[in-house]
Parts: sequence; structure tokens; C-alpha cells
Amino acid sequence: MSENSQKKNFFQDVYEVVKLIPKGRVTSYGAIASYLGSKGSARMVGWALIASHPMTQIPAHRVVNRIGMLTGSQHFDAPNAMQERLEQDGVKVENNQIVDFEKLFWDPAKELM
DNA sequence: TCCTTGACGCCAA
DNA sequence: CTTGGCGCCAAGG
Repeated sequence: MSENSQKKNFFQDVYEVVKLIPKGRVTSYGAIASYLGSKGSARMVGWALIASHPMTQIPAHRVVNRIGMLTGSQHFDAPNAMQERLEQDGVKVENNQIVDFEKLFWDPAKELM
């Protein structure tokens, strides 16, 4: 039972971190995976976000890949839903790519320490 | 039960 | 600098 809880905790932990992302800031799958200690399993972060779809309180639109591209926009209800939500947060998006991604980047490993 | 796919990321050529 | 390949872990067919 304890071992099973550990694995399930990974998904839950992803949601916790994503919910902590400040408005107007964004982060990457790898940064979250690294922060959780599962460095290299960035794919699982994306998988967890797919399962987070029913949970609207999770700002999954603030999570992009390492280059700031909205690769996950196709998984939203609408193809442009992710970009519109980011713009509502004050984040500029151009051609499915976040403008000034480096400046808007929010690293949980540094911010949450 | 085995094989393929996938919201990624790093390394080698 | 650009392209291709491998590794990570989980879920679906």
C-alpha cells in the first residue's frame, strides 16, 4: 500500500507545483520533473497534466516545453485555448511560442527552494 | 503479454 | 547550427 501511494503521489505532486505557478509566469515539464526528483521523466509531467484536464483549477496552460513552445495546446478543448489563457495572464504568445520565455520562466527548484 | 505512442530533454554526428 | 537517436515511465491496443 505504501509503495502504491508513492507512485500516485507523483501525479498529485505535479498538480501541487503547477497550482503554485504565479500568474504571468510559465515553467517547463523538465523543470517540474527535476524538482520532483524524477529528472528525465518530463514526459510523465505532461501525462499527468492530461489527467489534470478534469481539474480546471490547475493552470496547465502555464506549463510548456523547454523552449517555451505551446506543444500541448492540441490537448485543450480548443486549439487556441492555451494561448488565449496565457494572454489573459499577460503572457505574450506568437506562433505557438512564448515571447521572452526566459524572463517569464518560473523555476520551482529556485522559487520554491 | 508484447508493442507502440506520447503536453520532453539531452547528447552525438 | 541543424538533424537524428536514445532514455525516461505510463497507458492503450
